[in-house]
Amino acid sequence: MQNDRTGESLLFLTDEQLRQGIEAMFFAYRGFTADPDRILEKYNYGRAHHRAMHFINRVPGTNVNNLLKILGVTKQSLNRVLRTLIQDELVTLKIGTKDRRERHLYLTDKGKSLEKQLSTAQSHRMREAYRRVGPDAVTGFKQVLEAMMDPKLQVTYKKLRSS
Amino acid sequence: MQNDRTGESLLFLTDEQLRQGIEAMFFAYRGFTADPDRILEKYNYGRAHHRAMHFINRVPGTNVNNLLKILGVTKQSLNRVLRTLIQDELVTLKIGTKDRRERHLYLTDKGKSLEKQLSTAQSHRMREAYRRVGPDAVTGFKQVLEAMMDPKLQVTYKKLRSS
DNA sequence: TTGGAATGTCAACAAGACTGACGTAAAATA
DNA sequence: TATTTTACGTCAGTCTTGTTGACATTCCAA
Repeated sequence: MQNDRTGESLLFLTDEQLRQGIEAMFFAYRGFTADPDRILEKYNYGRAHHRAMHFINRVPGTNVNNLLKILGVTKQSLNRVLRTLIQDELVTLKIGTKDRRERHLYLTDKGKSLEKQLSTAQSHRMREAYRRVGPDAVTGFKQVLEAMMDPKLQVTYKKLRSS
Repeated sequence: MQNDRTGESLLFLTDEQLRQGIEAMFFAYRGFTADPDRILEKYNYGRAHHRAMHFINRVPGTNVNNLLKILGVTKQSLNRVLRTLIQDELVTLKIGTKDRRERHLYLTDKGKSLEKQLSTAQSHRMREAYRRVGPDAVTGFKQVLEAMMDPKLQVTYKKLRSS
């Protein structure tokens, strides 16, 4: 019987450890969204708007299909959000030159400004957390998160990293 | 000008690093909820039911107010969920003996069984992630998450740990 | 005995997700 | 050239989960 495969304790794999991880994810995600949520409320937007803006900013000129894959929602759901963002002049569409069926999405200056506000707020909390725990903990944090992703999303995540 | 406070690089605090952390949280949370969601769908329950069952299981006999604090929703919202769980005989109420206004919540055997199913599915993914990255990464993972929580939730989280 | 706390419940509403169906334009292909 | 597929938009309807506000009940404690 081998309880200790490589000489290291496997105590970190107990049910209690796993339950703690689950609860940590739950409570931390609340903190993670709290600051942007407060800003979004002032403008009558929601998390869905934030997510769309984040990734349009991250991948300027993305088409709708690609954004759908990243966000993991239906086109009807995304369309509702995009419609308001375009109406409010935070996002612009450009029809593709190569394939004119495609709509390429960009943030306007106004959109960039709000996105900056949101990401600053969200980053601030994460920066503080990072600073408190140090670089090694941050490395571990990202490794676990990456390992928890669905394989397809892991690919998406890595593509974003290297772009 | 001091870019290197304690001799360690502060490269882990760049905007790019923070953005990666934000996206990792977003994608990982999808994976985190994916497995339970699939099970819940079969029973026509949602994430709200899962969360309630998780913490009732975790703190058997909790009263409604305490559960509200943990979950961070309104009593009306929680009540809707509790009503269906009680109707379906997954949860039982016991009126407090000391303070008879209070309702103490417990999972029934049926409730425990479903909760077990859900937590097993969710733990399985986390266990795999933990196993792949090793104990040091797991420590870092939890440290960052804990540092990202709102102070009050951090207290709640710690209380659950030590109970 | 009265005030306030804990709880439940009704109603109305909104965000944000979903499915299904349909339409249009453009590209790809047979 | 004709047909099919792709990309996108939109209308309609539904569901879950959250919200506020109002009101009733029970009952502890001052």
